[in-house]
Amino acid sequence: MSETRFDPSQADGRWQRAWDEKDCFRADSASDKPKSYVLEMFPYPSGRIHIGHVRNYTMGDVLARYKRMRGHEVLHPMGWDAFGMPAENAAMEKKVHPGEWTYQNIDNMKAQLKRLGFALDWSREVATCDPAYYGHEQALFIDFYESGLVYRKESAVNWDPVDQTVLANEQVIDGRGWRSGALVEKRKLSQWFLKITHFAQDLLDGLEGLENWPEKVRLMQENWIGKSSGLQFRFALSDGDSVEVYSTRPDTIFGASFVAVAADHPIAQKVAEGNAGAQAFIEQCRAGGTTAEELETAEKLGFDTGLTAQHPLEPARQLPVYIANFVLMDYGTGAVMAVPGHDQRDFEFATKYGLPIPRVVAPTVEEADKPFEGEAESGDGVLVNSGPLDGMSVAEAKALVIARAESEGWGEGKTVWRLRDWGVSRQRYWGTPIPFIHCESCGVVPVPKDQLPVTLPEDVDISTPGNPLERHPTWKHTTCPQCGAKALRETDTLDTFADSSWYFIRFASQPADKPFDPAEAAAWLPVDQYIGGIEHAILHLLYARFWTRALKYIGQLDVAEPFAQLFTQGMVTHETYSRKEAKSGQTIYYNPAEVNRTGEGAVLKVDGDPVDVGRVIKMSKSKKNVVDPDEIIDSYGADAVRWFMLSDSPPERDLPWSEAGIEGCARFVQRLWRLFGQYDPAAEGDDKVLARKTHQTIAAVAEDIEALSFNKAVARIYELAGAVEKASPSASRSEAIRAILLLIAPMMPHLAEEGWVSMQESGLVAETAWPAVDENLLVDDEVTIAVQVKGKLRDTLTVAKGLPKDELEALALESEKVQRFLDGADIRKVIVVPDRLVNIVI
RNA sequence: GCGGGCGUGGCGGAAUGGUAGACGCCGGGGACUUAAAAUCCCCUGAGCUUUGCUCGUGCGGGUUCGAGUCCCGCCGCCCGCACCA
Repeated sequence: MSETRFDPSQADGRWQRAWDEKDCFRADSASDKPKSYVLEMFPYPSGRIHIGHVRNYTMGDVLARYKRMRGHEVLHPMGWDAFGMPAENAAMEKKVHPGEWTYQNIDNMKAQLKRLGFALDWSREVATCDPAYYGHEQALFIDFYESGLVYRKESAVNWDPVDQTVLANEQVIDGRGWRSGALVEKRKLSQWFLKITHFAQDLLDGLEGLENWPEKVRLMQENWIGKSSGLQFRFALSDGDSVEVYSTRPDTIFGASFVAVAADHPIAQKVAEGNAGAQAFIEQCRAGGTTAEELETAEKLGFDTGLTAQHPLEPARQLPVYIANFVLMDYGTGAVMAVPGHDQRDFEFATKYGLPIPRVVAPTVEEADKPFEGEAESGDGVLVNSGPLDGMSVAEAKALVIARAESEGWGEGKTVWRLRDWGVSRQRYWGTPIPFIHCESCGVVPVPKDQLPVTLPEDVDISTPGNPLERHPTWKHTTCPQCGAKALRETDTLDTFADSSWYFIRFASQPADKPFDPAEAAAWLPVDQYIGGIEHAILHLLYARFWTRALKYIGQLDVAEPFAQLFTQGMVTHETYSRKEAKSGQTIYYNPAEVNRTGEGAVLKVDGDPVDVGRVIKMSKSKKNVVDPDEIIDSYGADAVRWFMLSDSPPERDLPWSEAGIEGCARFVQRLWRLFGQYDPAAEGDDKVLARKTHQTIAAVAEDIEALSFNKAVARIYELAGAVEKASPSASRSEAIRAILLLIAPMMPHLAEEGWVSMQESGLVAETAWPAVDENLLVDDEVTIAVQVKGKLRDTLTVAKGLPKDELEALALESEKVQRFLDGADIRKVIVVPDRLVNIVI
């Protein structure tokens, strides 16, 4: 019996070293065991891990360790998404080289991760900024190019004139650069693109098979891909020209009352040439805000071009042509046929400009002239006021109009996608150089594979805006691999999403001379369980799905989908503590460490005066409601922190951090330690009830872990621990204690190892099997059944399991409590559910 | 606006249509101690006329012997997308 306390400050490190020395977590690709690939989204090396990482990686670690105990060969790797803007920003601010800054951060974060005792195969660690990684990415990019999946195109980009750089859409806030605050311009630049649209249909179809992805994520991807089908057709214009429009509702063609084109449409441009009014209107459209609220409240505005369009099915009808602010140039053809009766935007526009709003779809034929009730009706119905289409369903009419347009040659059925090709050019330094050379005579030429990697220059000037590669004195000057003439390197680097689109493949197989070995990679892939934040629901996951398809397309990897199972975990949240400054009116936030919680409220430690306790929100630096992983590990040890991450909240929901909660976890660590001290291998005697509970718990915890329902597994372990503490010594009790140790091993591995030693067991728990379940002990031989009168609980009975219905009924009727409620009334019916309940209806 | 999700004690949350509130946290009471910490035990949804009864899972209806769970209609919160023709 040990009276000492479990001391994580010395035990944690000792076991981490023991695992390292035995190389416990190295994955063997050649193993015969069933393979499990457990992966958490790799972090950006910002410098410090945050509590969200701890939660994410703890979940993955529990699964990885559990799978190992179940006899699987587990691949559980870690690496660094190490390219990107923050390194350049840091370089500008702190005058350090982005590479130096990044590798320093990696060192820090790796040390932090090690302290948590994760069962990671560090031998496969990759950093995407390592030429040994991005060189292979360059090779793949060239392969894609040669297979027609990469192309260059003039494209409008968000250009920040102050920072002299291209900004991603999400870096443009209210039309201004997020960093410089300068008004962002649209510029035409020659950009590199990956042809993701080539796989649009396949990416959409593939979602069907991803049953183990959250429905939410699949829907978001489906919406992002945005397939629609309709009719593309032409209107002849009064100036002899024509305008091409796209509609998903060609059935409503007889309800068209005008044609609208985008401000950037060539027709609008042409009209504006000799027309100051049109010119002004177009300017106004461009200046329009881009924020959600502005778009929502934006009034539909138009400019009448004076042109008219001839209706293709009623040549006598001429429709006015407007430039309209609600038509987007980059969707469909940038021009629409407007059907106000059955499209809300057209309805608003027509109402404003007094245009006709004909009804061409009605609930029934009889309601052909039913008035609209203040809004368009976009639902299903039957065609009316539409000549040859009258009486048809929407679907029939659609098909007929498309068929007629095609046979008469004025239009054709067309599928339109919202998904665009992936623009990967970035005018940045800290990214993968795009491995191409521009030669005056040969054009764009890929760098020969034997000259890869194209590495970044070390001596680089980050201090001023613009692309450092572009202005580097020598780097871009080279010779053409084809003709040997002087030529220039491409100075764009790849979007960092490219780096994260295949890292999981490199983890699975990392030969030096090529990106991966197809057979070895395919042996591990797809990732069995991928865990990460919902914020990557669309882009990262879509790009990785694309990259996998592209590799299959060029014959390099025979894997259909990269991630078989996806789990998106919730955030770690915390209360905020603040005070409003009387003088300035500013709100000052305080870190949890500066505050003492006092039951109802909270006070500041330094002055003892109260602070306002705000709502529980995502941890953020600006609200100071952050906790530092290192500090809490120092205070409570890795296992208590890990246990907290798994307790209470379902993993997909937010987890509120609390001081009281982590203290409870630390207490439980010690409670288990005392329990392990009571293990007595020589104890004798059966405790049937406890043995049942033990085996039921083993089975249930296994199920919970496999379903990632860690909070339920935790609750069950608490329950079993409570039962063991109450039980008298017996062989069953010792068995239960040993089982608890193995059940918590994936969650609190250091405590488990330490307990294992105290039990005088040999070897490492990390290399021990999950406890076996005795199936015979899973079912109880007694059950407690509810006895209800008219559906209300009146008594419970403990009876032998499987007692026949009539006996149960008889027992229930004998109950004194039941008799009291029956009070001599007639029994109308008795419902008996064996092993569950008896309900007496009077 | 469209799409999705969620509403259960003071808090985080359990609950194949079958005993609502498991488990944890907070709180209260007690034991041990000179005292404290640690530990252990008990209580802890609300109300009441307290051997027990009534009410109770956002609100209002419904289906059912029986509803947190299923159906219909509301209300509130959260997330995603958005003039996508």
